[in-house]
Amino acid sequence: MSPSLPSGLLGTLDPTSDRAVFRQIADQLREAIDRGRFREGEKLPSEAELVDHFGVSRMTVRNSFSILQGEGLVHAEHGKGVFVRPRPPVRRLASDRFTRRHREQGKSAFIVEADTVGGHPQVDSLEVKEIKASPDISARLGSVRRVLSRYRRYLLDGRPVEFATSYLPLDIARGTQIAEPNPGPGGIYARLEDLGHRLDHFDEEIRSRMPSPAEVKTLNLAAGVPVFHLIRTAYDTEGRAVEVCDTVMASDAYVLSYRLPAT
Amino acid sequence: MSPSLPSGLLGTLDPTSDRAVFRQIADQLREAIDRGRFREGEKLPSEAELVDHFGVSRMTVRNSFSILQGEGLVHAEHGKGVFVRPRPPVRRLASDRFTRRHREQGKSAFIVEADTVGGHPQVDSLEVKEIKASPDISARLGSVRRVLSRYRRYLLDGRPVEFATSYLPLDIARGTQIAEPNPGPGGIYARLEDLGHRLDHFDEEIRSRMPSPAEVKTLNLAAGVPVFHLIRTAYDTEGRAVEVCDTVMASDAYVLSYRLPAT
DNA sequence: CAGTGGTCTAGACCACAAT
DNA sequence: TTGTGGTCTAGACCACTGA
Repeated sequence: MSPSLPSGLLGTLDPTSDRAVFRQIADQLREAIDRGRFREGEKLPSEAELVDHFGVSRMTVRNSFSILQGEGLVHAEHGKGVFVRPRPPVRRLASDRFTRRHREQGKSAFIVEADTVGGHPQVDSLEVKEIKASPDISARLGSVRRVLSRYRRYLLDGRPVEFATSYLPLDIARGTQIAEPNPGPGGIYARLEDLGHRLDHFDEEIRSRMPSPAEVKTLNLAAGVPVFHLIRTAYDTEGRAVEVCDTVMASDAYVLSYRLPAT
Repeated sequence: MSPSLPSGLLGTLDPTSDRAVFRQIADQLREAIDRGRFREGEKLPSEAELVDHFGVSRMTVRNSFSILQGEGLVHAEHGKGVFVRPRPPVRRLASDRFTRRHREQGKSAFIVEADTVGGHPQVDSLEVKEIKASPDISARLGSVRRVLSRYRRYLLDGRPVEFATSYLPLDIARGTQIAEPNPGPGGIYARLEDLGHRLDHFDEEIRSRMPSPAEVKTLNLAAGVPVFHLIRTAYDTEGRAVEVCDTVMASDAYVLSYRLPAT
């Protein structure tokens, strides 16, 4: 069987060009995707078809695909083909998501956010324990030795989108409902306020990087999808850091949104 | 010449494992890097050495390297070797960087930020022109047809770290100093206030994704480095959107920092 | 010059998906 | 069973780096 491509879908190579053949092929595919000749979720020509069309070896074609995968443009499915990666719906995180108004409605931040996009939120892998604080966490919490850690993973419509670990000083959290798997309505921030730690503000640090293999697994990430790494510190009105939350998020599932003062 | 590896630096393969050989090699190198057996900037064993050590073909070794490149852990230099990618110093962008206090000191935001890390800031590729607004920009600015666009690229200590395009409604910016390449002390935000548009707040949207080939070129990005894509809208005290700034930043050069209200 | 990574070929066998 | 991508080999020639 000799596969063949609809003529005109893709062009030809320029043998006089300095640009490597596999880059030229990647360029053509990228441009075709950008121009909408291949739509989201649509299958690209198979490796065999491209080998025939361009008259190159299979490894050369695979090299082209690997470029596009690295750019997050396509993803391969074993036995099926290579497809234009669909852009999943994004969740918009607004900077008012931790306001008291929401806590008083008994909603945790993740639920508040999920409401705004109409998805089905879910939490799994909840794990609460006491551990030794890492140097970084200790510094952020003001030199504490041991902390309560709360790990959980969040899913939206069944897809894992972020996982997070909260760290709290033992003198605040031990023996309270914060140390329970289910902290109750409004989440741990509501409980902190119940305990007399009136929250003043949060500081959030945002980084972006490629995920580790473990993160790829936990978030079921496609190739070419970076993660947001977000570290939030909660301060009470006395200026004490009462919680640090370390979150890793699938970057293709989020748009972070903040309001900055001009004055 | 038969290259050989210091024994004990790397282990052996597990032929019974389901894990592909090139993944096993990548795993070993990654772990060695994580454990600090190879330090930042240090050269990894050459392809030939690994071919000898593991008894595999060269393509298999190259596949391993390509995994690590995709993770942003290493970068290859033609003719020299493969090196552990150094983490460049990051610039910390605080959420008070657009406050009037800074503008009144005659400093633009980029200069303010650069001051805080002690680097040498620089701007090039300045380009100012009038263009038709894209649908997105038009929507953000409140249905304007044409806009003034200001493009510039920022460097820190000679390294390009971000490029940005600002869009302003013509009825505000045309014929003013904002339409000049050099907008004067305090930047365009100071000029907007001079023109009577007292700034109230900014909204910032943050996305993260892999860069396009053009962005790789403009920012001189290494493989496996995502970009921040930041869209900021400036509002005056009358609630009008007076500027939209579209910025693409090398994510390994930045930590974004925001303060969120708790009330 | 020798050593390095960059590109490319022409095969091979395998595992997975759909029919 | 056929077509798909996943892995691997054993070469080849090239371009860049540094001594």
